[in-house]
Amino acid sequence: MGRGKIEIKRIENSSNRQVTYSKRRSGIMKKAKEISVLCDAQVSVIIFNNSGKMHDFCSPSTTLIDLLDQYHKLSGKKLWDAKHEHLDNEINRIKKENDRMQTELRHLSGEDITTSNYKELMVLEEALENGISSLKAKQMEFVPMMRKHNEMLEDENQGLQFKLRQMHLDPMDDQNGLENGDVYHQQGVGDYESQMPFAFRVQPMQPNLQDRF
Amino acid sequence: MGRGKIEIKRIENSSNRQVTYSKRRSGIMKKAKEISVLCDAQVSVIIFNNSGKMHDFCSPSTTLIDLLDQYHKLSGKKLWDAKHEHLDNEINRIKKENDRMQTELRHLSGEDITTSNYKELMVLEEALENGISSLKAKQMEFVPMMRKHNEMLEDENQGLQFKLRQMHLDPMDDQNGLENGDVYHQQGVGDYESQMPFAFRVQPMQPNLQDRF
DNA sequence: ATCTATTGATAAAG
DNA sequence: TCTTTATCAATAGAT
Repeated sequence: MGRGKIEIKRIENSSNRQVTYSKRRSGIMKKAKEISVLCDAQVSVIIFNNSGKMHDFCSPSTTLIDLLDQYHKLSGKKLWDAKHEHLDNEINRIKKENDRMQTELRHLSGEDITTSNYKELMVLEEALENGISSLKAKQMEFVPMMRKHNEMLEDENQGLQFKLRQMHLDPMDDQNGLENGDVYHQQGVGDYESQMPFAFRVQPMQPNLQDRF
Repeated sequence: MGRGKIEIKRIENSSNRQVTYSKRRSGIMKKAKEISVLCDAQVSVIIFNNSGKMHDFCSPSTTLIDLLDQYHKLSGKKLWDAKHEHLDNEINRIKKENDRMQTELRHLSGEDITTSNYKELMVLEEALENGISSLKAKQMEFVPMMRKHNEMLEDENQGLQFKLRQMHLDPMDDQNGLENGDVYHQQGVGDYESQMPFAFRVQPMQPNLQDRF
């Protein structure tokens, strides 16, 4: 590809060699860029000319370190010292453990169960049932606390209803701890239970109470 | 340089991409070889395709490690230290994920639940219940298979009992498909169900049935 | 994988 | 080094 074909052997003329080096180097870098874009490939090119000057390319989606890391794994050639190898082993170990747990978690949530072994399913089921019963036991610890809470709420309720009734008897008194008396007046007083504004203060303290018991 | 000019952007057709990848990869490798010979250059090329397969070239006069050492010196970029740091971060990241999952697993088995938040317990319970129901659904897939199995066994049983009764009525006839009549005669005929020798021929047809159901 | 029309790369010259 | 240009090489698309 040029005015004449050349043999592939060292170019002895140093000036020609330098020129050819520049041209071909940029050619290779261009090709590297192109293949990385066209084919979604990760590429690293490092070139030193005979006078030690360096040029390099690395596909933008990655880093030389990552590439070397992969090289390390896929080629089996050791590029690092013992310390790095140790870290690598550590990572592999933890990743395996990680995968194992991920699988276990998925199985416990009923996903990705591909086994056709009924006994394995039974083991899973037992684990889940045990979990449930431990959990229920734990939940039971909350019962006394909740009862106490309920009692407090009932007391508070009574107090508030009492105050509401007082207000009803004496509508001009808006100062009895009420910040939202207007609503009260707008909605009327027909139904204390469902319309009293205090409900909005009580609810957030016991979210979804009905869902729990 | 082909039948038509192409834009330098990711080739969406996966088959075309793969073909182009192969052609251009070998092109680059050839160019790398050529420049290393023509210009006395040291070259390293490492390419991964999108499915993770690796190809590499390194000029014969050197090694990747030497090249990386030079890269290390000339670029000023610390590949080694950076690599070390990179691995450390990776380990920390994975370890955190690991701890998270371990905790989740323990919680799902009802252990180490220290939260005093009832709502969190509810979330756990829901996860377990979902797991159970997914699992039960999975287990249901076995029901038809089991029923079929049972029917087969019942049919076979009937046939065997019939033959046994025939033998009982005509004990001299050892030819009714029996290869093991001796055993029959040794053990007597008191209990068809548990002692009939045919059981040993039936079992291998239903290996480990007891393990599955 | 093989073929080939075309585009792309580049050797040599300016 | 850049540009030009003739020539060879790489390769896109088809088979």
